[in-house]
Amino acid sequence: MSRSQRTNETPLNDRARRLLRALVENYVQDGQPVGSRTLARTCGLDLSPASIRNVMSDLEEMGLVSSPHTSAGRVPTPRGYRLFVDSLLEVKPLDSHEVRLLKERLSPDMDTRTLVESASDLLSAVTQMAGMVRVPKRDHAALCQIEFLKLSGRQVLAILVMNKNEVQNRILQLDRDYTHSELQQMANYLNEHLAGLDLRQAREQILREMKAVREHMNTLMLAAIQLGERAFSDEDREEQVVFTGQTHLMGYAELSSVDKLRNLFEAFNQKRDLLGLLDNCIHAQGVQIFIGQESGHEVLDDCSVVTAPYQVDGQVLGVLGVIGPTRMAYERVIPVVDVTAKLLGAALNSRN
Amino acid sequence: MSRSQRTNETPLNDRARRLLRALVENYVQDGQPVGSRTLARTCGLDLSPASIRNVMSDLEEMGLVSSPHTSAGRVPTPRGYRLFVDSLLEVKPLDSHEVRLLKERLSPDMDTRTLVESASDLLSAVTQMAGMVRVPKRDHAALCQIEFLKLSGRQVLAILVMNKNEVQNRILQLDRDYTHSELQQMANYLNEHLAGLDLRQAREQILREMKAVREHMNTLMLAAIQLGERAFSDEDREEQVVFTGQTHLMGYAELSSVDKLRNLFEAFNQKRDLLGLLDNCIHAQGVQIFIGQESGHEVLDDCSVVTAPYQVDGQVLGVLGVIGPTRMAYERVIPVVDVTAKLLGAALNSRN
DNA sequence: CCTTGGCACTCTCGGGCGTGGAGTGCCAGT
DNA sequence: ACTGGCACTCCACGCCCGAGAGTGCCAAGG
Repeated sequence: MSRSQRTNETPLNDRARRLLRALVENYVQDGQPVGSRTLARTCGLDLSPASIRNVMSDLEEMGLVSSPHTSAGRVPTPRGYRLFVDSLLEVKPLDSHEVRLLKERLSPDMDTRTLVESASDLLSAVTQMAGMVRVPKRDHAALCQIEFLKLSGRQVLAILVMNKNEVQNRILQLDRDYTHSELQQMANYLNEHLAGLDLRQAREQILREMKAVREHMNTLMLAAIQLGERAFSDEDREEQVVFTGQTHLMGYAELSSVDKLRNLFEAFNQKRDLLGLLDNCIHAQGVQIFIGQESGHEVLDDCSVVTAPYQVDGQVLGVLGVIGPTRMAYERVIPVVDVTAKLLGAALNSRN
Repeated sequence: MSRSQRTNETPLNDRARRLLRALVENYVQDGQPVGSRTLARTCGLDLSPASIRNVMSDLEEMGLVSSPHTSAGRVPTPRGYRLFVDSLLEVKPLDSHEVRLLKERLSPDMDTRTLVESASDLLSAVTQMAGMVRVPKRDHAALCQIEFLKLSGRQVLAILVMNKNEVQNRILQLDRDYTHSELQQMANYLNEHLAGLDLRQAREQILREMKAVREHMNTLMLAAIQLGERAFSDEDREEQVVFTGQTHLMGYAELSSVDKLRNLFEAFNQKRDLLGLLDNCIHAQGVQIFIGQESGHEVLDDCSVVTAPYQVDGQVLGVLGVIGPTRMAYERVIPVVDVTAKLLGAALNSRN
């Protein structure tokens, strides 16, 4: 009946907080359940193991730590990690030379694809976990040029230039031969009518034009529009997300059951779920963290995900992040993800 | 002293061959060392286990089978597998409806990239192992068109069309502004001088031109050549090989030590070794098989690799294949790889 | 000479057992 | 409120044992 009993709502007192923090730090470091003796030595407080056991008992009751079995030390629960990252963690900014190193590898004169891949590589190399980057959304990319290049017979290469630095091309099979100048005219027509629009708007515009032109029976323009329509179709078929460094995850004891690994790798292959997860973070303010089941995807139950959106021109273009075991060095991973996002944004930006 | 003792050189007698064959088939099927009893039941010969033990003893001496420990059944050694695939195996052709199914998924109207990816997907889906496809070598691809598209300021998009159906493009940063018509002239110049050459020849030609033009001080042409040179540079940076279905490999007991898996997956990521292996097969006649260490790459010691080159227009363009555990159903995998190679070749061919 | 049944032997795999170590929970003393 | 002490619990490890599977060898029989 002592009033020292803490309910779930009672904020932790300072001592408990320091102990939880020490516990998480210890556990993150060497992956073993932490006992009261070790904690007594490393927490900085002058307390005996027995006192610490009392506190641990409280923490356990609150669901912040748990012990794998009666006579093992304590391990943080997901809620414990959550509290830790929310209010106990002190994120120390990266060393300036680390930042410089990252900066060098994300230079503005790479093209978008290379930049994105470098970012993912860096994330995984620095954190020793899996890196991922949601590539810049193309929806709001302004179309700036369309060209048609005649290849042979009825084959035409359609080239779309967006934002002055992204290129897509597609080979189209036509229903009949078009002369070089016909193609030129079609391109001109489309450029005139679609320049500056994003892909979605362009497609809508094309549908509108479609009607108008049909009425005038201008077959060339109709063909132009159809060509454009086809050039824009299934434009989302391409890679929308990049993963690297998945193999790093095989090194972590807590994930090393082949079964879990297979599920994880299949998730990487399918991309869909992870893409959804990333898309959900796209409008978060800064770094976002999912611990264990928080992500809502079963395969990630033993993982944590740290993400950050990156922006260009003040507008959020995509998200990047890392996936690793729940037991990860958050205080290091968080700034790495944060800085990488900013640098990627900067690189994409200053390149315009 | 009995003269029934067989040396390594002695060809196996019929009985031994049938037994080895039965042993491999049994072992491939359920992965357990095969004992003399089982073999007696399944080999089709009317022999007692004891007789079979004698034969097994001979086979063991010849290095074709081995037993994991004294009282386990026998398991084929790599040399045993080798003999099996070389002279015991009867490859039954695929069912016609299986072929049809493959054919449907490798339709000539897909572009090269998609075709290659589909082929790899099919290989891994059908065999339940990892599929790989060496993408068509570009060295002998005839250049058929070069265009420069001005993007903005000093940025130019260079477009190379090869073989009338492959496109590469690259954004180039120039040293100064060029007008639209200057770019047009440069493109014309390059088209005139390089059309029909393959990339290597084109590059050599450019170097030759470089000298000639310098002497005439025609700066525009010089710029054109430089542009072309840059457009052709590091063209091998791109993806040269596609892997799919690696996760299937996690299902095989003999590879399921996390360590082996990690090595394997790292090999997939690095691509270099596997690319080398594939390139070595490129001029083999038909299906080629590497069992265990035969591939010469340590990571593949517990794997077998089955490859086949595919050709277009009678010319070998690339190689495809699968990687799986040494214990694989060769009699099925071999025709699958074979047929897929032919179908991929056909699809690439009839598309021209 | 080949084949076969018989038999002893060997090895793995799984369960049961005891021990040592680590860590806890609780209690009584300060 | 903190602490030392103590009993307790649980895991990890090594050990042994028995069952099961399969072999190698031998001697007998066609």
